Amino acid sequence: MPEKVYQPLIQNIRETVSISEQELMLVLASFQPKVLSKKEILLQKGDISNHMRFIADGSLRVYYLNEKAQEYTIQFGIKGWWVNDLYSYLTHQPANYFIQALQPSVVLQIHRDSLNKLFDQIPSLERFFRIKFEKAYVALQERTLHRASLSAKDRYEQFRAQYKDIEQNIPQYVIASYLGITPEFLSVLRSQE
Amino acid sequence: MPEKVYQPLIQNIRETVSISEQELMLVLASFQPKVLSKKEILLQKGDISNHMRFIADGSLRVYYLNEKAQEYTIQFGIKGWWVNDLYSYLTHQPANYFIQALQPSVVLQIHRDSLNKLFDQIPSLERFFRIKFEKAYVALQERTLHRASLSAKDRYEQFRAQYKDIEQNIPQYVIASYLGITPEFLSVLRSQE
DNA sequence: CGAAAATTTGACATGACTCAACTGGAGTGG
DNA sequence: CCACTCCAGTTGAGTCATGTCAAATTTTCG
Repeated sequence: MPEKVYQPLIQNIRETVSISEQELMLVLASFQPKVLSKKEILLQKGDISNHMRFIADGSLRVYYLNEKAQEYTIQFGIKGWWVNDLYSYLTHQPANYFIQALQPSVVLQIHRDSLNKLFDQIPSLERFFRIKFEKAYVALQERTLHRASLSAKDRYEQFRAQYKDIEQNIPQYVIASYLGITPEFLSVLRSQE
Repeated sequence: MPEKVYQPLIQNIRETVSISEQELMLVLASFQPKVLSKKEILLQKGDISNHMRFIADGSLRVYYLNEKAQEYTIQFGIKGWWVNDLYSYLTHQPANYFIQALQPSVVLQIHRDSLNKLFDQIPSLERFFRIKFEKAYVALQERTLHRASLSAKDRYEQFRAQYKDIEQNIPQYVIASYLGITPEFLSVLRSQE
């Protein structure tokens, strides 16, 4: 019987593909839990991302940091989501992004080599990731369109509706960096309610 | 021996996964070519997208049209790329996007039902799409970041470098809708060289 | 409690938009 | 092959959303 921390991952897999108990156990055995404290950095720019990562509890963000020390938050992740610097993971190149815990969190990690071996043994798992990436692509595309077509105020309202569970754990300057505005301007927007 | 129009697809698959000759033939047999004239609409908002589509020749664009008749071009596709309204394809819901040929083009289409059957028979094909979507996600994420972090002028220059082959086939108002600026402002940028 | 970090506030600057008028070129029908 | 139309592109004036910078205030946390 797997530990409680694996339950969200089991659910995540089972709601997407059908997989035997035996195969599932094999998969879970390759994931290691990692506990993160608030603000802890899971992956830094320059690191090579060697793991796929699933959020078993808590929340994280992925951000880019440019030469002028400006942050661009490109993704929030909450319990049940996957996070990674996928470019680094796929190409073995140094990461361009940081991944940071927004609150105390637990991620389940699987090494690239283990996952690729499992893909050969368990077609359902490969299907699982194929479907996950299809959906992730659709979600990102929609987010990109919203970003382009909505005003900063509308984007903020949409953000609040979507992330009401974790909003209070996220500093405003991080929200601003996700919305693509300055912290000062977010402050102005908030005062206009 | 498959017809010439299938060559780009064969190459696209073979450079990503290893697949037997026999399996490949089975896959190709499910794709139907469709010839498009310039400006022809391949998929309209409201249609249900029932096919995966590969560009065997020419170029297309995917765009969103809002109530105020403003266009947002979210993707250009050239020979060797895949285009779709993936949301509609995956969910059987009406499309939100239009797909239009920028010049005379040929696409190879496979019906969702055929593709899903092939996934059961040919694990390499499922792997192919898993890898394609991983890469598509990375590319879209990078594009989204560029969009957020670069000025309109820099985005335009980047666009020109990336799409120099098809730039002359794309009206300026379409380029503007891809860059996220008005046609008037693009005109100003161009006069500043 | 104190220092550092986050947020707010305000004055001013600017990149990009809107609207309207004008220009030019590509297609179309006679 | 001309004349006409129409759509794409340009130009300019005025405006607005959002940015920049700096100072004041509040919150967080060691």
